[in-house]
Amino acid sequence: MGYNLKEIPFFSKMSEENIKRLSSISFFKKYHADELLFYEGDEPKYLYILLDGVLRLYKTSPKGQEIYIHQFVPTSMIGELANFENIKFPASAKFITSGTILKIEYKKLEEDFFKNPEICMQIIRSLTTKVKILSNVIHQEMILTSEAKVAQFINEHSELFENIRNNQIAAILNVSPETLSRTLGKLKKDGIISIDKKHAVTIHDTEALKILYS
Amino acid sequence: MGYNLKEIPFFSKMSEENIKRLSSISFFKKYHADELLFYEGDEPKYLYILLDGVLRLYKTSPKGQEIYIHQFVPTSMIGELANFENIKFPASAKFITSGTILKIEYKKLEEDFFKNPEICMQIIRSLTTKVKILSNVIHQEMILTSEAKVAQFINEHSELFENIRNNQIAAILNVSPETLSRTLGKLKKDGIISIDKKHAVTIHDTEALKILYS
DNA sequence: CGATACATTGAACAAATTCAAAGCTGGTGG
DNA sequence: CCACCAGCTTTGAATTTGTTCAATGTATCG
Repeated sequence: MGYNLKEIPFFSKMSEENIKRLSSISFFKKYHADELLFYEGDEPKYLYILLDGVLRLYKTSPKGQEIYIHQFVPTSMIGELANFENIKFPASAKFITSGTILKIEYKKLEEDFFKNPEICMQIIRSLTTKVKILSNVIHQEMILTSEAKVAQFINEHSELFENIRNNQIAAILNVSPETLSRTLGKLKKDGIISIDKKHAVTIHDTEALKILYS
Repeated sequence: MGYNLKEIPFFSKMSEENIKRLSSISFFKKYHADELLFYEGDEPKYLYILLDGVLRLYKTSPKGQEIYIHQFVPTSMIGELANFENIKFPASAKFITSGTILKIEYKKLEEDFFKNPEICMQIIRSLTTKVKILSNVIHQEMILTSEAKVAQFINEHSELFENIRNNQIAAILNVSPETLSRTLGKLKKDGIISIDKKHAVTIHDTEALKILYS
């Protein structure tokens, strides 16, 4: 498969013996773009380590629209909460690109490894990251207006405009393409940004953008 | 003060020696109702253990309104994220009732106790709880409509109506009192619930309520 | 009992989505 | 190479969901 447990940052400090045990309760699996890793409401069975690819976490509204939560990049631990608490997954996850996952049988991991302080620290780190992610989602969705979200996104990820369409940016920001279009229009009209033929953004007034979201 | 570190569930299994060390880097403090424990944007210094009272976590919108996140009851660990990541508090916390907090100097805790598996497990448990809380907040605020929020609240906390005013329930649900009033009115009209003189709710049709939020 | 806070109701307002139509664009096959 | 067309983007209008405002009615607690 080309992957080795020793090379995974989470387990790099692990003893040979533990690596062997870990390899006996886990396996690698490849996924292609658009493939689902798990669906909101699924029962958890594996702890996932994302080794390659981009994985999008999202919820589905009653009307069927995807609500973007986060995109994970390697190396990330995924699914601790649902496994830990033995609750159904509160969100869905699908691959945006092709990718690779290490699937670890959670029950056995729990039996064998939870006394291992190194593993505990990794789990703490991963949980901390999640709390931060969710805390940010709450801030963005409950505190910021659409304009504020767009302004923040431009300041923090302006380079992405060259690579992805407004379409996808709107999905990431959880606003409609129309709202994004109108907001970008307004920012251009106000001389705060401009967008060239290649869809690259130039920021003329970083401070003005910052004011919009702080 | 009437409090003893040994009696705090988080530390009940700790050795005498560690308890002594812990007591040297921590102290108890009483708070009265409405007092702030920390404010959004504050730099963290202490890890907090809520021993008594009800503590409300909330964010403040640009327009100055409080957005309810959660209410903690004893015994809860509070502030791990901000301390761990050394970031400013992403929300504010104030006491709803009077209460007591154990304040632990975080830096020293980190030095001394992070190798202690028992402490690690407590931190993991606390972080897991937080992820669940935030995950629920996201579900409630981004997925559910006002009606759905009210329906869920009634099914899960109908007993609270006898004790607190619609006013406060609206604040907990992050809806305006007017919206709550109108929604309750609708549910009464539809014969799903009724509310008596004592402000106690009777549910006539649990299933109808459930459908509204699932 | 009376003042003050809380609840209810209707109307106006706000923010963003949805719908619809028209204008662009950029990747593909000829 | 370029013409085409499906999929974006843009724009305006209508709609939706809930808040805010205002007025009136009703509890509640010294």
